[in-house]
Amino acid sequence: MSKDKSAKIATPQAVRGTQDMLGDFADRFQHVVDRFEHVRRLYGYKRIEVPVIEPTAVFARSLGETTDVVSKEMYSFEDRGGEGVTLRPEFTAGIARAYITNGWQQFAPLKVATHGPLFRYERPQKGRYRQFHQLDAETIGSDSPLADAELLVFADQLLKELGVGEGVTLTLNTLGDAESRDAWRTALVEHFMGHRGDLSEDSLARLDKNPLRILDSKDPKDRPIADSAPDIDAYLTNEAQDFFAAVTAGLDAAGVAWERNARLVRGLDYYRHTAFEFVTDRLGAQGTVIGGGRYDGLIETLGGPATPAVGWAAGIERLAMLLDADVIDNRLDAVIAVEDDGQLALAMKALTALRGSGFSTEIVASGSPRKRFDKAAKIPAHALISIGTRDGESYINIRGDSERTIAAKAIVQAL
RNA sequence: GCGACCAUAGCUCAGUUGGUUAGAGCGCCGGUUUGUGGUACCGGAGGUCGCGGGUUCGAGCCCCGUUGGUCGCCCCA
Repeated sequence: MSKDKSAKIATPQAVRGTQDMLGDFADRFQHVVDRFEHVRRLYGYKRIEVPVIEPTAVFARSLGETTDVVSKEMYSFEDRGGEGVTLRPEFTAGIARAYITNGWQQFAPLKVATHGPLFRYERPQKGRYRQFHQLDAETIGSDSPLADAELLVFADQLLKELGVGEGVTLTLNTLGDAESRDAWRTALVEHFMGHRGDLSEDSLARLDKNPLRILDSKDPKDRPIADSAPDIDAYLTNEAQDFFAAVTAGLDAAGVAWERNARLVRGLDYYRHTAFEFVTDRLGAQGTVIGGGRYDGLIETLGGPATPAVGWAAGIERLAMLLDADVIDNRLDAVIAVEDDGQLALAMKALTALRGSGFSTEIVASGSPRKRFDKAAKIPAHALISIGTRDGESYINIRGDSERTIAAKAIVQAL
């Protein structure tokens, strides 16, 4: 820190909506990723890595030109070669692109999982950031409802392993196949046009852009109109009905609790058939923890072969916020207090021996020697080792109760 | 893009109707006490009160602007 105030340098600030994580939250974040990696292996999902940056067309074409994500939330720019590129706002489109350009059709049906940062130019608020992070799982090349069900069971198990299953419910809907969805959409537009004078301003805009979204409007003005709108059920083809029945049967067989939400629609244009969200009321305005669905038309939209696919994404920060306070135990195995600098060499020897044997260990050897014990005692650890001099002799005292403490004790005493 | 609220020490905050050198707790540094001990006490470092204007004899406090943060709308994980 400079004492010369006239020479004070202005510190650049973090970019809005990005976050720096230290300690507890960083641990929780990593815990979510660790459990995800564990569960995705149990379900046979292959690990993949895809670029954070893609040609803008990858997202613009697949998400729908009129969606908010494409029209106003993408971090897009020209690179030095004049290429239009975008920081990925979601995983699915990039994975679909990779599937096509790498010829992964040969592995279909392909089950893949990944996680990492995404970017959306939005106003930050609780549970929402400009750089945020998701877990992602996709099954590409399967038109079986069992694929949908497997993905949902996977998500359910992940939530249970994280200990957040209780406060989160799976809400499920079907948007039908293309035929069903178009018929329903036409009926909805007709219904809403009949009430256009009573709709909120936002919903009038939605009527042009994405009439389905009026269904889950939060505006009380819209509720009676949305609630009286026709359900998709009447417009579902037999195939679409059978498909949805097979998905829910799969969930029931696996013992996964779910709720039908006939009002659930999802923002991106590519969804077909199954649409779902795992929601909670514990995150303020951002209730969705995991969201996804089937996107049978997407890969074709990107110039690939007609390929059915289904997947979901989960917000890592949102899951991390839901974790109980006690799930993270980052206590060290031991902490050493050096109460006499004359014993520093002995303390360093003990420190090295413990760390070398796989015991996480920290040392307190600075500041007033008589305060080091207290300082060390405040560091969360299973064992507290004090090293000093008493009656002209060096001494080592170890306090702690766990089995690892006893093992650590043996190592130190062998010195 | 729109709205509400907030901004004082490294952190969490107090600061009366506008009134002298702006405080506390925690943390950090030093000392005393205790001497197998997570205690208590004393002292120290650290702030142009986010920034810029204005009102006033006088502004941390009132007004305007600006930047940043938080929460909500929109949208989404």
